[in-house]
Amino acid sequence: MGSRWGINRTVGQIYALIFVSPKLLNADDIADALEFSRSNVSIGLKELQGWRLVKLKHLAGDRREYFEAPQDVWEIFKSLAEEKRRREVEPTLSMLRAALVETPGSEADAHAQKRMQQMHELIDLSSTWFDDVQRLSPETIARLMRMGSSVKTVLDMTDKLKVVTGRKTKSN
Amino acid sequence: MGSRWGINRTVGQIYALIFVSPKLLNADDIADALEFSRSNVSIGLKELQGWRLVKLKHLAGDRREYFEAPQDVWEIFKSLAEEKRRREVEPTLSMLRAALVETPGSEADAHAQKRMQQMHELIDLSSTWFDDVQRLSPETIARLMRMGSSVKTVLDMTDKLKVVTGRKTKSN
DNA sequence: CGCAAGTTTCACAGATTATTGAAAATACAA
DNA sequence: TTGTATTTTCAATAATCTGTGAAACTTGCG
Repeated sequence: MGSRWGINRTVGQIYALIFVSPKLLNADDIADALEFSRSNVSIGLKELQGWRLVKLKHLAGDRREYFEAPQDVWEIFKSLAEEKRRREVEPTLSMLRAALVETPGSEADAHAQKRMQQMHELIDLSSTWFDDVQRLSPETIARLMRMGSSVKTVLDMTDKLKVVTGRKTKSN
Repeated sequence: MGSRWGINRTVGQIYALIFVSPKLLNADDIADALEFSRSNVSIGLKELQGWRLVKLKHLAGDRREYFEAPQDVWEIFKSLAEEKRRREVEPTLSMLRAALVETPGSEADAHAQKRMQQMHELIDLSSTWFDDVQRLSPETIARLMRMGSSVKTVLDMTDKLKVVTGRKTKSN
């Protein structure tokens, strides 16, 4: 599963193990359980820390490092999304922006810029939106999601209210 | 950029070219422009068709196959998301479900199931939600996105209305 | 300080994946 | 049908990515 999230198979297995394990694990536990070399586990754990998917804990009277996954799955989802944004989305946006400030040398260039502009808008809007939504409480998000496409009804309703009270909507 | 979307570099380059190109392209144009072998281009185009990211067109009086990208970037985003769901998300959910019907053989197994259950819920909710939202018009989606975290205010507002009118909310 | 438990780095071997050219298949027009 | 333009397949090769063990490094303790 993880292989499509920029995380390789080994790292995915390590994470899965930590995720389902009822207790804290140290690197040797993991190497043992999955029959990976100790160094492989070390690299994998480093990477998971880079993605902020595991938390490092120290146990009293034990020098080894123990790992656990956040208890809240939303937390996990957010970390993943945030890191993905930082590592992939932002660089993509920067590249697009760089291409957009160039002076087009031809009709074809101008067209390419128009297309890249559209793509930039879409990605930028999505990522800003995600950022915003992330700040809502898990309950609000869950509620929003369970509403599904009926949000539209709510939006329409509020529009009518705004018309009645004479307020102008920010979004149109 | 595409390398993290389950699409390899070559395929990404081919797509980018088609995406920015002002005119329809045939396989030879692409092989020429990117200096890939003709067969490599053929494989790449096949894959892009599999993702429904390119449209095949025939030009009158020309036997060759021409390709173009959908004009609407939302369209592109949707195809990508839909295919990703079909190929990766659904199989993941099935595996999780399969693991959840097993009878746990130990405390640890029971705990693992609890964790997998949480993960299943999250993924299932997200993907159902995405499905729903996808059916909204691009304008509604864009509007929703531009609202960002202020949707919460709208939700709260409608809650109040429902309390006043005595209706029960589906979401709580 | 020196030792030992623990962690990380790194060059290499092995595995996987991508790319190619040539040959085969397909589609169409005469 | 045959001939030709085009696309696809396939087996070999090239490039890339992964995993390992040994050695180097760090850290905390006596």
